[in-house]
Amino acid sequence: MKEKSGSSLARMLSVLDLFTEPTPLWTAEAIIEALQVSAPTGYRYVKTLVEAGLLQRGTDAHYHLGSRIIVLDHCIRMGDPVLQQGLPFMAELVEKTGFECVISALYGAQLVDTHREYSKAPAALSYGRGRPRPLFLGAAPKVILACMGSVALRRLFAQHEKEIAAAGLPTEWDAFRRYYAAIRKAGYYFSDGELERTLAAVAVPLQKADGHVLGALSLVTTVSRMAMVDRGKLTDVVKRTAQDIVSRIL
Amino acid sequence: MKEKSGSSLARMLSVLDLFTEPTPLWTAEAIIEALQVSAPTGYRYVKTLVEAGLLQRGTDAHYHLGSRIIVLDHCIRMGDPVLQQGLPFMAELVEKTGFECVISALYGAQLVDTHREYSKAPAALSYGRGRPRPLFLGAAPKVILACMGSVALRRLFAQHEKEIAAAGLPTEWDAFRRYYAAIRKAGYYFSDGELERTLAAVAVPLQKADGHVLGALSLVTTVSRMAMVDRGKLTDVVKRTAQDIVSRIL
DNA sequence: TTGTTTTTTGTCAAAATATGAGAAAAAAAT
DNA sequence: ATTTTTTTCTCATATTTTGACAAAAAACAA
Repeated sequence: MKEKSGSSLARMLSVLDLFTEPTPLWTAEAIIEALQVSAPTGYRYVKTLVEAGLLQRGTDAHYHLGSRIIVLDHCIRMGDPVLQQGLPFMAELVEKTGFECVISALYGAQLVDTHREYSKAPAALSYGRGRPRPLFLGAAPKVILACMGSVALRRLFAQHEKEIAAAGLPTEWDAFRRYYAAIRKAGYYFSDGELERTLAAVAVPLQKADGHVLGALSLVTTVSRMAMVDRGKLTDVVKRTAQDIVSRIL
Repeated sequence: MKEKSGSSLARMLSVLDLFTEPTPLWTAEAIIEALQVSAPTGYRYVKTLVEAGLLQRGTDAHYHLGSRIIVLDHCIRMGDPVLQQGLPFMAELVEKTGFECVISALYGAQLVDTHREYSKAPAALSYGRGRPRPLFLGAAPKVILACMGSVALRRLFAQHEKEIAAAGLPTEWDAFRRYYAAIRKAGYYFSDGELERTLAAVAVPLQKADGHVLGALSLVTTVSRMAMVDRGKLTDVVKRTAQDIVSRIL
């Protein structure tokens, strides 16, 4: 974290990198120390970010992420057609199945859940909206990657060698490709304790007619509850819901 | 929107101002036009913001807000002790009352709902997490302002003359102060169709022992449903829940 | 209150780098 | 394949950022 950014702009934005879940509070002094800039510069950065609403001064000279981010997140939610159309369907799925329903999407090279609809008996998912998820573990990323073009997939393959190996996926491109091709053909993926040992999920892609994949729709529950259900029927319901959602988009 | 920011940093961040709910999609060209900068500069701003994850390139050369914002929002939610402690209590309140439960907080001079716990029969609230709310209308902001120190309140009074008048509040400082003092003394505020004609709410402050106000806890429902309940009992329940929540903080 | 320390903001010259014009490259579109 | 558009590159110039130092403001102590 000590690279000279070269660009002032990027250096200032790198202040935001400091604010993470384990360390959400930073003093001006600590920021200055972390960025290795002089005091006036550090204070200028902070001031600029505060003026933009991205940072905010809390009690006792500690800064934290600002309300602007909440507002921007709201803007994302309101502008995302998948969420706009999908929300009621998700609630319906939860109602019908008693499981939790999740929509996930690939943002850049990052997979995040964009909404979770909880059931009455939540399966205590530790991942939630906004928490970055592994790219190669779990049902949602698998169906999404499976529907990507092979150029894009190849790029991911090249950039994430280690994670792929760690996830136990094929480390040869050809086998890797075929692994995902099979998922694509099936049109769904069923994971059993893959991302978290106690949880199981079925995911299907949210795919437009032109093949472009918008995200994934998943139902999640505990491994034991999942063991009771008719997977074929469950998959059908999820698939049909995904159809309903995408058909309303655009 | 054409002020010369003076600072490159601020000017670059002003790109984010463009991305609002009605206009969530911007082309590079439009950004360049809006900021009145040269093409290379515009592309540089966008590139920097994309690299920071704040912006993202969508289909057909349109940019939109990036996933980083979702992640940062997640960070805020996880770091907010009010939410961390309050969520289960909110669910319980919804369960008990059938109404919707909201936690709101003042961020800078902006009031936003930080969480909404929906009931089975949602009252169709148009405000939601992240949507900025009026400062002088509605139950939540009123109890929050009522608990602020008089210096801070006076500053708000000076800065929002028009809104205050528009909301029908006293335009004299002394009367204004007394209006909020009364709310503070009552320890709750009941609003009936104040923010939205069909909705009613009761809000209580989330106030720490030292008097510092962390936000507001509200129950919201339709005016007609609210007409049926015993306000005294309802207020007691909300007050007690607020106590429970703040007592767990720090 | 007053004095003392710490935090934050000015001032300013030197240095860095952001900027725009124009060209070139890469993508899209035809 | 060719045209058009979008995006990046190069580079000289000038604007800004930067840090040392100083001054002011705020927090803290007595």
